[in-house]
Amino acid sequence: MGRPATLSRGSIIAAAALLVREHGVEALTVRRLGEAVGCDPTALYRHFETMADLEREVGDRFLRAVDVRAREGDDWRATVRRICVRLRRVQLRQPRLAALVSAAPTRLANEMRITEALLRELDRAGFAGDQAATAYHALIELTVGSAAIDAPLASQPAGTRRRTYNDWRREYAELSPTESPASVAAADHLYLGSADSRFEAALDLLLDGISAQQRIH
Amino acid sequence: MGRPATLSRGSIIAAAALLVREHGVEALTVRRLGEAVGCDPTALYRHFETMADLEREVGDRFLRAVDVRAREGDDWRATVRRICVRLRRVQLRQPRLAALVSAAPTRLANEMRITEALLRELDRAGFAGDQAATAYHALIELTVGSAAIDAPLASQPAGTRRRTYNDWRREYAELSPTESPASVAAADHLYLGSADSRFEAALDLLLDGISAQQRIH
DNA sequence: GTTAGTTTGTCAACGGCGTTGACAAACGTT
DNA sequence: AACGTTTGTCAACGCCGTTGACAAACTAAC
Repeated sequence: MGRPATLSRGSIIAAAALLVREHGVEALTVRRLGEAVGCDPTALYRHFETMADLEREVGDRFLRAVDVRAREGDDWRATVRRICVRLRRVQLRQPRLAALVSAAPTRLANEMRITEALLRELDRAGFAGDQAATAYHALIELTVGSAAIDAPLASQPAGTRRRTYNDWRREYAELSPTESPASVAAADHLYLGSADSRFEAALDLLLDGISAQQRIH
Repeated sequence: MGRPATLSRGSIIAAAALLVREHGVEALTVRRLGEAVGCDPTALYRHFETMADLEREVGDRFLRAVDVRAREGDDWRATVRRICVRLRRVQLRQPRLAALVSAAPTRLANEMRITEALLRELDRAGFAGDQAATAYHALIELTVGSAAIDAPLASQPAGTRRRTYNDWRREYAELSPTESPASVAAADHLYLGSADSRFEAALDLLLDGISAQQRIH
């Protein structure tokens, strides 16, 4: 009964996801989304309580894209690494929601799926329950945390990003050599390459530490 | 020459910091800040290029509280650990500002001070420039990132926090043992203790990995 | 001492944002 | 045919950051 709906939660979320994918997260506004689905912006409020609501749903849809399957022949470390890299990639695609999701685990299906995959690999590696939990927390904090940090810049075009990193590196280089000798000395190596490569280097260091625990029990 | 100034960068930043401390970071708008300092909102643009500019300064002012001095007799690892723990503590004390600071490096005095202290310790440890930079990035990503994650919960009372962690742990325990065996097995160890202890465990694992690099060159 | 130039704060306004409440259209039910 | 309900439309509210024209208040030059 009632006027027949031309919109639905599903179609709106799909349009929103497309909007984010094509024009970035900053394009996800109620007005632009209304235009995208071809209706008045306020009609969206018939299907979502609030804009944050809609963003959560879009975020969950993006989380679905995290593939947790292990590649044949990969050991636990390679698999864990791949899952973290993939999780980060998906989080960077939706920076605004990263803060919301990282504020508290959603404990929804997709997050549980990722958790299970990580813990399964750690179990396969022979870690005891408490060691596995500690390693899991460390991995998640680094992955989700660094994604939250990098998200704002990740949403900008590649050229802008590179210019920003160059600017930062130059600022370190131009510090006083007497007051900040270590910064000046390391300036050439700071913020070099992409944020992704820096994250992966950090992840490798953490995995080194976790691996070392493997042999001590 | 020119009309005498009634405002200054310093007084504006002080007022902004007070505004954030009392009403949260969401209260830091050009209009409310104008009202706080008793001038027209647009007058602030005589002293700051943009609002993001001002936010960076406010963020850096909060970083003043981070003590980077090494304790006598401590080695590089203990000092680095202490700096990271202190940085995290300051970030968590101003949870709403943590997001603001973590969005992008402020590249202002206090952040440079912390960076210099960390890089100096890593240099003291014998790391080459690129190794020191990689370790620095890893430490910052974990520290600032995990602070950004934990900040929302850290602002709530301890009782609420513990109850939340208990709830999460129970949810993992109540998963299907056939579908999520690893989660169920590790449930007793997940989200145990404080967020601080989890962070410090992660930090120790990362430092293990960094230390291992020390011997390989 | 008047004039010119510069700095600084004020004012009105722009275009954006999320959100609300009144209203009209289109349906199933009575 | 009348009713109640659902759904989209419309105008508007109060925020937001930011801009450009303008007035006030000082220094420097003539």
